[in-house]
Amino acid sequence: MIKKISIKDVAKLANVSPTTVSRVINNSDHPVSPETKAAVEKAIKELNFQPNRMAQGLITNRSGIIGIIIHDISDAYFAEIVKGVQEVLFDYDYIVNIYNTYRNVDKELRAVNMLIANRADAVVLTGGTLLDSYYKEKMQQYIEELKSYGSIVIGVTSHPFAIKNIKIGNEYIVKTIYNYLASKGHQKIAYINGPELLSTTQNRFSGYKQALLERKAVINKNLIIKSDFTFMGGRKAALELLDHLGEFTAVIASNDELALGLIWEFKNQGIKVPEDVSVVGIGNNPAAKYSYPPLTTVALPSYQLGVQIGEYIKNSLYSTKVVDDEIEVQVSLIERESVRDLNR
Amino acid sequence: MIKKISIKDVAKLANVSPTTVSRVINNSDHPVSPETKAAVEKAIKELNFQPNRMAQGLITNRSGIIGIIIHDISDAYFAEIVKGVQEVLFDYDYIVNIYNTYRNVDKELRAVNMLIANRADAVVLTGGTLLDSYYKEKMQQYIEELKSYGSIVIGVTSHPFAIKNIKIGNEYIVKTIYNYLASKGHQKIAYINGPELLSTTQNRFSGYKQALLERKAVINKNLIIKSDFTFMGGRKAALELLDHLGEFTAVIASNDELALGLIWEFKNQGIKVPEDVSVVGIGNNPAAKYSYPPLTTVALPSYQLGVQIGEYIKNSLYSTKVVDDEIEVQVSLIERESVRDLNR
DNA sequence: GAACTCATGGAAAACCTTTTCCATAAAGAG
DNA sequence: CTCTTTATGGAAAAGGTTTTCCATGAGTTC
Repeated sequence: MIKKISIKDVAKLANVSPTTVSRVINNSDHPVSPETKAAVEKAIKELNFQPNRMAQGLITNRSGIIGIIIHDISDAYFAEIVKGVQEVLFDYDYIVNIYNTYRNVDKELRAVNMLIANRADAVVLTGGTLLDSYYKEKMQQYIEELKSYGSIVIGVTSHPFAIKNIKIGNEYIVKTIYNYLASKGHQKIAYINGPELLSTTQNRFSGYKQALLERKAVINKNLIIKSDFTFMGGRKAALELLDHLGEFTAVIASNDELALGLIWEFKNQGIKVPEDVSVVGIGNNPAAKYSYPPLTTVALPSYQLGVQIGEYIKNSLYSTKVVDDEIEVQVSLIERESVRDLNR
Repeated sequence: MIKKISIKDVAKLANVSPTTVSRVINNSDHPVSPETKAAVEKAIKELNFQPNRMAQGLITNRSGIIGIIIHDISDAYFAEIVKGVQEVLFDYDYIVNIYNTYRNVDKELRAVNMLIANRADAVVLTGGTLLDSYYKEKMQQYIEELKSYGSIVIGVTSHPFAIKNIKIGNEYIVKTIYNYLASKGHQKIAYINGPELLSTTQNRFSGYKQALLERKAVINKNLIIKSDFTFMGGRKAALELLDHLGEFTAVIASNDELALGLIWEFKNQGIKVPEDVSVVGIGNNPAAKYSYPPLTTVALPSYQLGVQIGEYIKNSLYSTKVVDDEIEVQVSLIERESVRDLNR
């Protein structure tokens, strides 16, 4: 019932050996006469033969599988990375498979484990490290495992274990925003933090603190809200901020969902953005431009990042040339209408 | 340099045969004494052994790979489907890999081809058929191929070739919207169409026409705008509609991006939503609730759909029980604030 | 105590490729 | 004319599993 056409069938039909068939499939260096080649190709077409990747992989030690671990594919940031990676690698016959882990330690670990079993050629870890200590240790071990099988491992935002690390300057982003707001005359700036156990959160927050330090501003603890990167989190944060209305003129949300929630709830409470309070997010979420007012935010060039990761993988796996270990990624502030210029 | 631990190494360490190791790995029916089992497990742990999936697949005829072909992972509708599928199948050690084809014929075909080479256990075709005739013929052939290798093929919105078809009642959705608007007193309703070569587009539009027919309304060609499922497309459509302002009180956009663009541009032109014109979308895009006003739309239960697809695949592949061939998916209208009630 | 059955384990073939090594014949070199 | 290359092709091993079939010994049954 199940069709099984193998290289042998092709060989038989073309009246050659499997070896020869393999040679034409792989465009081998070993010479094959034009006639035999044509015969083989004809047979392949006739039988609709597709070499079995598993058998190939078994012997070449290449699975053709690229794993990419993300928190949530619904998040445009991750979706764009995946697209970039996939776009590039598609042309080289790699299949990219994704794991939504929702920042869950067990899922993350299990995903890597599956990737080991599948002998993935490369795995990309996005979304920042989870700072759980059990996770860290275990992940460390798995990644060693992965590497020892010959996989290349890439960490997107400073995964400490990865072979290659791509840094999006999270501190830099927040400092940029802070300075931008300062240039618009804002002195007192609130900050909405992300989920605690995430390196991204820590790095962004550290950028906020650095900015305060550089401008010799005083820290007002009332203006630092713990939250969780969600729209609802943003709404709650807005409510918390309500008690301290006079104490700030602007707020930096550590991602766009948060910022969108903030704007929503402020509007809901009769507080006007940007007239009463300015809001800036991070991420350039697609929804950011549909909001009212359109959200000023920082674009993480995630698609481009994905493409670069893809290129890096391709080069490492496909060619022998030494690949540049630096990936530069440009971050840009997108001015829309959620910030008021206090200088005017 | 590259680590290669095989079942043989485990066997040697545990002082048993590879056969026995295989038996404990796979929890075989063939009895293994508790002591040997323990010994094997100890050896596995000690060597950090992970059975090679490719070797396994070669012999079991199962790759453990699920392919899912989508137009664009950045589109929340697809992202949610993928999540659902992945969520379910993750627990059964399947890896799901995605292909963004951007509705491109060649990419779509190439993707299926790669899935054949990888001997995918199942492939899911989302996003509606492309109505290109070359595509149709070629795809037909590929799918036959796929099936003949034992893959199961699932089409989400009436892919004519798939083994199983899951229909989201696209006609029904639009009729529901139409009737909803009618119940709010709207008589003249414009319609923004999607990209032409897509079955989804055709089905939704057919729903619009049916609704008109049922209500014995006259078709006003000025109110039917060709567009393309994008935000910019929605903006352009709004502009086109500007010339016929008196002729309609509401507009149905065939997806949310379109609706969001519509609202944006109407606002831009000083036309108030919903005071001057009501807008309804389809899809419940995450951005829909951040818009101003929040968009009334129809939720396609895409995550749930994904879960069901996942379940179906799991059941077909994993168990022997016959699986129900009907998948019911519930569609619901989400009332927000973009529709005005003319009865009051 | 003979004949079965059952629990446990191993040997070897099979899955489908690629790769290494060898074979043959024709062509070129001297 | 012999020796060496070169072009072309095949045989067989290897890769890491699972599976089929067989072997052994102990326990049961009469």
